[in-house]
Amino acid sequence: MTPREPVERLSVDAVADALRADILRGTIAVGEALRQETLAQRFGVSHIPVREALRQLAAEGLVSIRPNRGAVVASLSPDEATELLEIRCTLETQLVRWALPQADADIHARAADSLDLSERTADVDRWMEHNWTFHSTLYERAGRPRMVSMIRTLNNQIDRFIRVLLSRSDYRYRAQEEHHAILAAYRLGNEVAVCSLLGQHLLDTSKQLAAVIEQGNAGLPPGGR
Amino acid sequence: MTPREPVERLSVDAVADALRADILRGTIAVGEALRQETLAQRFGVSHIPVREALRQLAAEGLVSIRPNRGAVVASLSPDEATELLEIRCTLETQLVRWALPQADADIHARAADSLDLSERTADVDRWMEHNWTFHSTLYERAGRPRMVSMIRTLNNQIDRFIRVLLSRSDYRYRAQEEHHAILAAYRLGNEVAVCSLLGQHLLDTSKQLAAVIEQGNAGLPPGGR
DNA sequence: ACGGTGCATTTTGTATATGATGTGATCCAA
DNA sequence: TTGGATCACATCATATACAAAATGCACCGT
Repeated sequence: MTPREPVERLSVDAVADALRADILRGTIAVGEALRQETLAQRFGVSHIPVREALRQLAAEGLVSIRPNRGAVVASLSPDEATELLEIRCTLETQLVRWALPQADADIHARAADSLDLSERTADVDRWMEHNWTFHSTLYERAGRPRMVSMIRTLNNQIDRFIRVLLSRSDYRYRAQEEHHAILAAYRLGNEVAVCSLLGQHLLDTSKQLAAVIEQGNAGLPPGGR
Repeated sequence: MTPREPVERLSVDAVADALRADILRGTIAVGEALRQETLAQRFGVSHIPVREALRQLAAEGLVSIRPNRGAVVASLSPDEATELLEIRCTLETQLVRWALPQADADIHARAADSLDLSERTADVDRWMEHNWTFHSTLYERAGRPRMVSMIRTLNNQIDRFIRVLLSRSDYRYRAQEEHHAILAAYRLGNEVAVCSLLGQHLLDTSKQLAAVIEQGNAGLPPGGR
């Protein structure tokens, strides 16, 4: 017997995953219209799974659906970006507080590893990946899967803009510096310092992010949502 | 001519809202199957908007969709319930910290009001409403709309079970006590006390909730998800 | 210029058909 | 009787075709 195909997934999920990937890596620009017919053809499905996938992505905050006017890749106001990062900050610091006492040499090594890898790569995609690994390793031991996936979702809404940040400023350099500081304090088990540094890092990110978004929207008519 | 109907909403949203309401108030039991054809007839639409509504609710955590086996009202493991309340706790205490310095007599009065109303009503639905109003009033002045709506979503996943708690234990009495304590500290502007009491209140809730869920699932086969 | 008219595009929803999948009943053999 | 294989049926998942409604735009006459 053939060992059965890799489990044929639902086409809705396939479409949603493909679209999500495209949106996350900026292949489809912010504000760009997502026409059902076009997408259906592109993925070789009918418009039904496409509609469902769009709704799914809308629930994740990556797409906004304007009734009777179709879906577009969601934009993000500076305020929203700031708030998303605040939420992330709140959750992450709490997670780190839980995880820190459980952190062992393995965790330390893996965090250092991803930090190292992120430093060595020139590729933006890779950097984003390693960056996520670094952060999530810090609170892996907290054992709070839903909280982590929540942060993941928040991140997805922000990532496209971080990407811009990476190419347009010294963000990457500063982030690396801050990551090193965080890791150092983390290794020492210094909870207060880690939280403070992590908070500072995210605050810093939010500031720059808001600026980039503001500037990016400068030419556009408001209400892109 | 005719003053136009009250703004005909998208039927997907109408279905989603109606279903959400039913799920939240327990009209449809946990684990109950949501058959597309049945729902379509009930709401007088075809199965397409129904599918989309189900996906929406799945994203909100109220429904779980099992590929090729349909959707059921989502269950919640004790662990998940605990984690959801932890998230809520983390976010709420942070919000309160931000809101407390901005709280004025109006806020105090409205919080006291909803607390009062919740005390006077015998109706469970009303109690839930007033309870939400009480909590959300506390951090209204934080001006963090997304954070609040996030908490709202978390709450929706928990509410059905809190409802059980209300009918089966002295939870309501204890909650009222704790609410009074929280409000007292809040009025004094004592941040540390408010956060500590609020945290205790939610921890307390989570303990009882986990117990009720455990007990409720006792007879059921595991994996209701 | 200006405001309305009508058309094309697109979304939204219905109806219906078809294949796939899971469920449960049935039947057969040990 | 019990266990397992089989089959029929219900339901899901998706496709196709089509109709209705909303939106945006080009066109037109003033």
